[in-house]
Amino acid sequence: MENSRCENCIIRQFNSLRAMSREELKKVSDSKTTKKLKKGDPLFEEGEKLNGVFCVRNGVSKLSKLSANGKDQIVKLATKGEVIGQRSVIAEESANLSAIAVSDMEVCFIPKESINTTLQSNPNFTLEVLRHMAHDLKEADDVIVNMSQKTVKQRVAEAFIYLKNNFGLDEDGFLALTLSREDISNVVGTATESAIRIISEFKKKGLIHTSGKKIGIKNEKKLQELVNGF
Amino acid sequence: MENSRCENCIIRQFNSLRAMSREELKKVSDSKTTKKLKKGDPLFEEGEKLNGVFCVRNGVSKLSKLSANGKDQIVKLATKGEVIGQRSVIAEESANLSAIAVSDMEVCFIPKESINTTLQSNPNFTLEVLRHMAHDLKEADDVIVNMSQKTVKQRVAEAFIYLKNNFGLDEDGFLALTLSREDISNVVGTATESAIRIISEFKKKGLIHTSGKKIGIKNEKKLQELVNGF
DNA sequence: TCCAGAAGATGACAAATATCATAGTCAGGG
DNA sequence: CCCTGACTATGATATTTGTCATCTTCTGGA
Repeated sequence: MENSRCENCIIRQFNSLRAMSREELKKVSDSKTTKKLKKGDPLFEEGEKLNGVFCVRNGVSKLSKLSANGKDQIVKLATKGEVIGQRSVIAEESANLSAIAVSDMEVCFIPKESINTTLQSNPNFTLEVLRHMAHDLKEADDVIVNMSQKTVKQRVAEAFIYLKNNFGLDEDGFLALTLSREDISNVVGTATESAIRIISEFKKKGLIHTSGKKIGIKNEKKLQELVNGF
Repeated sequence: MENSRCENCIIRQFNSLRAMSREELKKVSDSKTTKKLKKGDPLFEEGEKLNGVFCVRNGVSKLSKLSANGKDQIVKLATKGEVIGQRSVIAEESANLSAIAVSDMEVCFIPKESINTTLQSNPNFTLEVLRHMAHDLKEADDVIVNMSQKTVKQRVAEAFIYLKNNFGLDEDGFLALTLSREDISNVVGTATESAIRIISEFKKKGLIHTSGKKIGIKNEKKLQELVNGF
């Protein structure tokens, strides 16, 4: 399968692996394993020690953390081209988040040895990973501010816009990534009933429309105004 | 002033600068400038382009972001030994946070050139910075979960424990870092009045005691139980 | 030392959000 | 094809949190 060689993998263009040399890439390719996951399957669970990272070829995974009250908080949705588990491997800590597939996925598992040796010898690669993490950190800061300063309604509206911008639309114009109402509430950080109620309200106001679990944005402008506080 | 040479600075032991070589450190030392700030002085403001990073020798700075509704959200408190502004310099973006002194401070300003050249040539340094950022990212994830899943009361209680663990106590047993009620509410992500009310409640329940702005923890165990949800 | 403005405190009330209950709807396996 | 369990939806209600108003208490200069 020539297509399964990292050297030829297009996904690589989107993540830090592009800073690897030809030889480094060859090593990674030789040591990696490919894995298929079904919706709902875990890549790893919170607290688990990771022996490597996952490079997403297809599908989407939610990264979430269980809170004391038994609810999951989704911290990030990772999709094609993203590398999952970097943070834990780099910090040499067990995973602080669980990763679960929210759609069928295809991922490559890269053993940490390949990563670590490259980190120690290729400053370009390390710098590239660092830049990615700097970006993630900024996003995390933004999420903190949103969580504490925006209303649930604003956060739901923002989530829909985020889903559109990051995962796009399907052929019928619905958000391509379909999340359960519970997952939506876990992204937004609210009770499932509250999220459902707000979805109903948005429907009534003509901001969105739905078909089963699928959600379509009808009036993005108004949705965005809502996010900004009218 | 031999004491102002980075090579001899003890602070360095606590941050990524320890991974620099003797020569790199010399360059940093030659290009750095020392700055004294009074409580309330800004190191930089959100949106500003940073020409370097700040290494904290003394005092504490709050890193905060202004939200749409006009409230600041404090994302992090940085103290002795921490480096501020790394993220922006590395990502080559303008600052996403404002940094303001919450106590009198002494900081060293290190121009970004010294940082960038070392990042490109010394993998150990880059890796060290990366590890720090991985740690910050984990902390940010935890904050997100706390913000969305814990009550204001729990977050206030947690803030006091955090302040004790990270900044210690003064000679009288009060929290060594004294924040205004407004700053406390901005850390916790709530209205100032709500924070004040909860402080009053904690006082009545004998969990804490106060003297002016100073806060002393009386019953850490109960405070911790409260954080964990009884 | 005194005064003005800021910060702290508290009540009354409004708004946002969670919780509990219940019913309808959907999707997949026998 | 139908049944069952999970998901969605909505009402009623309780709880939490924010807002506005008012008062008090500090605190740092003139």
